[in-house]
Amino acid sequence: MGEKRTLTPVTAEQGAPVRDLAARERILGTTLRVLARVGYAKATVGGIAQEAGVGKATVYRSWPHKAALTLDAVRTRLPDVPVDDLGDSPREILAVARALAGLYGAPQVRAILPALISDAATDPELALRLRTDLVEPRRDRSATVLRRAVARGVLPPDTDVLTLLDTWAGLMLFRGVVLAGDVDDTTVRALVAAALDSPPRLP
Amino acid sequence: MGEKRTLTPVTAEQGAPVRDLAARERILGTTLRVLARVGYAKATVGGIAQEAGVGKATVYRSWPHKAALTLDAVRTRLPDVPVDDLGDSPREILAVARALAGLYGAPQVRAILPALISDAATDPELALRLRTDLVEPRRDRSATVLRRAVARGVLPPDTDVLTLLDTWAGLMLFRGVVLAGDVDDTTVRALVAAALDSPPRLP
Amino acid sequence: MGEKRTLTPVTAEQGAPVRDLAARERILGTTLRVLARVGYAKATVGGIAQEAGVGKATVYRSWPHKAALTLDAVRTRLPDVPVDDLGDSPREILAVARALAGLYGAPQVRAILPALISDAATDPELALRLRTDLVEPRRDRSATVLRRAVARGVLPPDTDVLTLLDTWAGLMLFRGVVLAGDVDDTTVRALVAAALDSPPRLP
Amino acid sequence: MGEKRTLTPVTAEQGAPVRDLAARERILGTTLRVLARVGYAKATVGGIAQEAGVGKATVYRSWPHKAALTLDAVRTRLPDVPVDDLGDSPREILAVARALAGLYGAPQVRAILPALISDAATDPELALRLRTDLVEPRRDRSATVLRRAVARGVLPPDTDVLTLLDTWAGLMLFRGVVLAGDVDDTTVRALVAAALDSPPRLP
DNA sequence: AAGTAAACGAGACGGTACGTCGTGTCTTCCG
DNA sequence: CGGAAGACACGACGTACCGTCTCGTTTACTT
Repeated sequence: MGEKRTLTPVTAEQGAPVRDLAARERILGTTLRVLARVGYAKATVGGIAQEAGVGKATVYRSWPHKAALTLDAVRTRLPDVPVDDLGDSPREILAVARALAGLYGAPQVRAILPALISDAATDPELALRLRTDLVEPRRDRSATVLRRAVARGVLPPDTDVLTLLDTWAGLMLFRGVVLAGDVDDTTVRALVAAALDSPPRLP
Repeated sequence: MGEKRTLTPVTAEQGAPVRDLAARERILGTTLRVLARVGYAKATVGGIAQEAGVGKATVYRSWPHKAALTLDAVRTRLPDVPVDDLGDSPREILAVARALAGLYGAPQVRAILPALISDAATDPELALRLRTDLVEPRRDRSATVLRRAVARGVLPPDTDVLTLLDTWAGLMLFRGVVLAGDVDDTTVRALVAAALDSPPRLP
Repeated sequence: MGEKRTLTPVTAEQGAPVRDLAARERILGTTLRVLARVGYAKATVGGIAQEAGVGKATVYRSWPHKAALTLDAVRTRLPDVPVDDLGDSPREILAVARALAGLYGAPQVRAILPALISDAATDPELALRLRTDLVEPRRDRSATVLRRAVARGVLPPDTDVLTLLDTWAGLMLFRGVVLAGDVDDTTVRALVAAALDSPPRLP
Repeated sequence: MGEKRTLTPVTAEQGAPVRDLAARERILGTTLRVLARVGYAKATVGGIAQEAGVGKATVYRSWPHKAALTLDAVRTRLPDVPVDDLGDSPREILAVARALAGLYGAPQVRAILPALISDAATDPELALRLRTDLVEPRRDRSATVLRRAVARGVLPPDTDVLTLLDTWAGLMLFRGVVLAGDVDDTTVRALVAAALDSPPRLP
């Protein structure tokens, strides 16, 4: 990464000129709109720039790739993970699982995420951002809910929290994106029930 | 799809000369080699054709897409799912889970699968092939192992076999492809143990 | 030159594919039309390609530059130098001088030639073509008329034929292109008269 | 032109502060240096500004074009036409002709002049400046030498002085710039001799 | 054995998007 | 508050692939 362009440079270093923040916002918004309309594969940087009323160079000045642009655009608009302490771990966990199902069930995510993952395969910088900016923050927040359940004794102390979460995320990803199917609420409840009954354990 | 070309026409219908066969093999082999060398995104149909000593048209005559070509090339080379009856369901199930982990841990799969999934998002025909030719046969074979376990009473009668399998596949996919990490054998055993203890149930 | 692309490659070398000659003609015709409409500076390769119903690559496949394309387009359409033997050298010479005046007085030439000369300053290949394909053939043909006059004794034996011609061409060029003025027929006759009276001599 | 900027504003018109002067000189000098180094076509305003340690806006404040800048830079550095009265018209005229040959033989002039002429084709303002600032002053000064010769009876009273000069300038331009050749001193003397013997006459 | 029809290699074709560069204007911050 | 620094909208550049389409040539099946 640390090459010529980072993915989030924004403000000037010292002297004078400052990136046009309004333009950046407009670009990100337009990006989402275009992605929703035509899909990732058919979206073009030039098209986004034009629709945002911006020169192509202005886009490339801030993002090296369509992928980086997409990542930035998507990042901020995702619904958050519910982590509130309801005093009732099973309910909290169910809320987390449902959020996960909703996320991977959303058409935008289905349309965009695989493309990002695919591009990440040939762009380590993008792969890193995908993990650190998108996946891990949400994973961490979800984990706090499960750790709270462990603290309450609802889950055993040696519960492998991350594996459990990745298992769920994986299921949603696999069904939503690979199989293009849904994960209905009954299944979500069954997953949660199975996990509460016997979660994967740390070695 | 019912368009002009199917994805696997192969032999001529009647009196006409067919010299394909060797060429087809050469193309599929070259495709894999090129994919391994430069990755899906940077592989080009023209490049593959040239390296295979074949005209571009010959490739397009058999496959409508880079994606279809990739799918065909990958399909036949995947290691099979072990479904042998060992008389010991836990061992059989562990073998299935390990095969799954090995599959998604393979570099070629990590490099290629996300791209296929991504292209499938805008190509229903490809999406269908991806499911019917790649995912479902393996999923079905894996399911027979689990159903045998149900028949033996190792798993409860209302086990949601497909959800269980998709959960595992999803975890491997998520960890292998999104997180670019591994699923070690300890984790695989923990997953199997948790499933044997309390699998997801049908409603 | 002899680099990757010559300026007039055209037909295939051996095997099969042949450059589309109709397309070439269409491109050259369109080039002239566009040059006449918007001038050299505002003409673009992309615009010409589009108007000719041709991909940009097709243009670049045959001509490395807008300049080369222009040169080729212009070359064939210039009115020829009158070299007929009228049995009357003064009349023949006047015809040559008038042709020269007409050439540099033509708006297309005024619009295009300086640009070609300018581009030739940084492109030796183009400079060569400009001389060998455009200037020298016409200069040679004009010279035959003057040499005929020498043979007839109308001009002295040591007449510096090429300098005389270049002097006339230069005047037309200078007045037509630099001063954007005309060389009227009276002046042309005066030039011819002065030359017949006392042409530049070889040393 | 009557637009916002003239090509030679230089000093402020009324109350405003002007600190330009040094910057202007630096810009013009840098312009010549860059032109000499990379040629007109590859010279960029931004590059010149940077090398002169000046903002682009500072350049555009004084010159609307690369062409105008070039014209200004070139204008002042040209060697002057020798017009001294030597009491010997043939010698004076030869000096003028030699100055002309030297001018169009200079590499900088060959590199820059055609480009200016070319740009002038689409910019009437520049065309005007090119004539009034560059060509005509020198032409006028040369003409005084020839008019002196007429007054002395060395040339006939009806000599077409301007046509004669333009003929010479044209030859130098044509040979130097179009043919990329030289006009050697022998030829220059032959031209002068022919002109003294029989110059073009006014009608 | 000759005739015929297709499938072949090669690669030109019309397009589309790419990422870069230069233009001339406009804005920000420093001295 | 003038000027350097450079971001901005614009648009052309020349390249790379796409998927289609000719070209001759090379088989392998007829007759």
